Amino acid sequence: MDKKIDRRALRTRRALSQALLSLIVEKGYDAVSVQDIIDRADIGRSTFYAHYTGKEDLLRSGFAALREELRQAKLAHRASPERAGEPLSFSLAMFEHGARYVDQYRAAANGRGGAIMEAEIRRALSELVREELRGLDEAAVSREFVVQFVVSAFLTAFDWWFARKPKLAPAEVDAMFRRLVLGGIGPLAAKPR
Amino acid sequence: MDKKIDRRALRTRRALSQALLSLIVEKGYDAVSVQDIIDRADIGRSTFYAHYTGKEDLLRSGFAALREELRQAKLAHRASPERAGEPLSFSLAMFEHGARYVDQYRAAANGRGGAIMEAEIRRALSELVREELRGLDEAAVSREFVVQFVVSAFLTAFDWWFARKPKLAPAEVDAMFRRLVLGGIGPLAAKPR
DNA sequence: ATGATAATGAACGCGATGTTCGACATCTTC
DNA sequence: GAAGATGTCGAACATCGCGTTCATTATCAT
Repeated sequence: MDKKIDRRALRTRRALSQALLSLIVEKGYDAVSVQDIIDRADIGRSTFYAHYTGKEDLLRSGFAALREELRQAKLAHRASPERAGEPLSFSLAMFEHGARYVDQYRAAANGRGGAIMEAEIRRALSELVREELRGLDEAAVSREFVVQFVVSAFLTAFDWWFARKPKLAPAEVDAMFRRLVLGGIGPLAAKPR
Repeated sequence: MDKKIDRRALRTRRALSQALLSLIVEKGYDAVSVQDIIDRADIGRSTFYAHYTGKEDLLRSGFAALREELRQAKLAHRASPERAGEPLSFSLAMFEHGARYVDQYRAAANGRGGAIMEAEIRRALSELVREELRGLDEAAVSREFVVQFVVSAFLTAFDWWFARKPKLAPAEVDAMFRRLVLGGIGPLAAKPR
């Protein structure tokens, strides 16, 4: 019975989230002021601060949705028959997901602005990967290190994709990503002669 | 004969750079205001803006030094007999370098603040790695992708090291880093039964 | 010594932040 | 449907950091 969330409050929060998101896509996170947000959302200034401590807080709150979506995308993919026991089963789904939300991710990737966004996305991905890598041999390399390694590689692939080869199909980027993460650089460099 | 740099101007720039650096270590980049900088450097406000467009500009200018130091560390290591043709010859030297400048790197790694710093460090490392990977088989995976992959992995190792296992010796972190980057995850995950 | 260049510091305009408060709207509950 | 709680409004305010201006003074190069 904790559903005591006032409809008005919901309206307000939704409007603010939405306003921020669209503004980020337009101008990038840093360039967005609180004033911009409340103007677009048509919400009073004091109301804004009654809900959030600032734009960073508002931004963060929005990522709950992303995390949920990721989790579902992963489950949906899990259910599919192929790639049953394969490691990193999430990756292709993630690249496809990314292809659909190019704009948002672009804005997030734009280094300058979104340190927070990057951190938040990283967090969401880390959860996924950590779960995925549960049955890992801990002896050689710390598990958390491996998790971060995978997430970084994924984000790198993502950035590179959008910045350099946006024409590539998700499956192609995914193939490169998997090749590097699973097999490392060794096989590539072993071409000295 | 272009050595027309006035001593006064040099003094000023040096004082500002130094002030910023020490302040970053103390409070983190974001928390540092222009006022803080000029107070510590004991430099007039207008003078500051006569030299730099803002604190970001000042910060950037400081990275020329870092890039030089990296380049030299790499050359010095190149000269050493062991590891002649080994790939990623720079990594151990870099980790050792990092161990010496813990404070600065800590401040840089602190996600929130230093998007710029991270970008700048990334740039410096990318140059190194790109050079290192010159003779790479381009067919399978785009070279620039590989470069970014390696740099990300390195930075990840760095962050993880400081945040989680600061007691580890540089050589140990380096071993983990090399293992993952060269061999990938495959070998680790291949322990299902 | 002198003309050029750099540094000073106080003052100002600007834009963004976060808070406060009284009036009004909308929900919940009995 | 009346009452009290909760949410919203909007204007006003204090505060902060930024970047610029300008007349004055110090230091440089020659």
